[in-house]
Amino acid sequence: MLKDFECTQESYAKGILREKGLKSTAQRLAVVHVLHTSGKSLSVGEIHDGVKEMLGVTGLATIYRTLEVFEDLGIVKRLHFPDGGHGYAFSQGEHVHHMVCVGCRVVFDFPECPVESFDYASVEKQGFRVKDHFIQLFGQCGKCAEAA
Amino acid sequence: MLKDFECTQESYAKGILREKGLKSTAQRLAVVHVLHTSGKSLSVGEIHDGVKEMLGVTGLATIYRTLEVFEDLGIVKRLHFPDGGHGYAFSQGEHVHHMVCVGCRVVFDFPECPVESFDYASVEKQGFRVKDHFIQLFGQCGKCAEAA
DNA sequence: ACGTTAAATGAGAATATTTATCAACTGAGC
DNA sequence: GCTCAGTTGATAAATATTCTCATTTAACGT
Repeated sequence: MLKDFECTQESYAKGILREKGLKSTAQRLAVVHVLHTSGKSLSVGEIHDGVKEMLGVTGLATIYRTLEVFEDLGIVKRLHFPDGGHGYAFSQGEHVHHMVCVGCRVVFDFPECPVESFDYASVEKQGFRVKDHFIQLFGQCGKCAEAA
Repeated sequence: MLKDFECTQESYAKGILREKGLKSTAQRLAVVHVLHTSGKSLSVGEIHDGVKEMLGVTGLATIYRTLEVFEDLGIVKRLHFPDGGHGYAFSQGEHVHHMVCVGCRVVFDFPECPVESFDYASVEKQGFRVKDHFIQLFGQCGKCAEAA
């Protein structure tokens, strides 16, 4: 099942799911496929539509549940937009940041971490201990730059 | 009106509002006061409660509208949490990043920008032009560290 | 102070988004 | 193939957010 869509990214997801004792269902693999092939950040509704196109009837709740699981596993990242909306993007690997085109929401990976070598002294002086961070870059991709 | 709560932060907000031809209403100043005095990131509901405590009856829609205006003006920042929730924090000045305690949601300002001197070559090579960024640090404040 | 006017508010309906429930179904290992 | 825990679909329920419009009010000029 889903043989036609088999690819590195789905194997990657399968591996992580198995590792955690979770099932590789058609719905979950379809979410990976939709997100990865789009190369963009998609809304829950868009993901739902994409999955339905692949599998036929699919419950919306399943999409929400899958995205939650995948976020915990680091397979997808939730991205936030300046307009207040949010979406999900495929994300292979734990510590990758993303850059999103505000025009078409295309996502580029950003493996180097800008804060890795950053000195937190100014906040840690106040008794704070930094444990994690969220970074997202906004910009314009080549295509959207031309169109404008 | 609201004389008792007059403070630097409210004058700051008033100034920006006047500059833009917007009104300094009791509701708007109350939002500033609630957010600033709490020193934390608050949910829309918490802000609504705080404002009602100050002014009595206040429409929830007004809180949403105020937060939208304030975000555009840079008076508040919308923060996102690992659990998927979000909140708003007072933010004086355009380019300030924030660090949030995941325990109590206390917010510390973080004026130095970790990406300011960062080299975007790796993504700009792909035709991308970086225009903005969103950075948020997570951690534990002194109090929450003790409690744990 | 007073009047004028555009901006803002409150109330609640209307939408949109997300979560919860539970019986039926299915992938993974034996 | 059989079994069982994990997963799904359908839909209700709960949350969250936006919209509408009559009424109110801050800001400004006089």
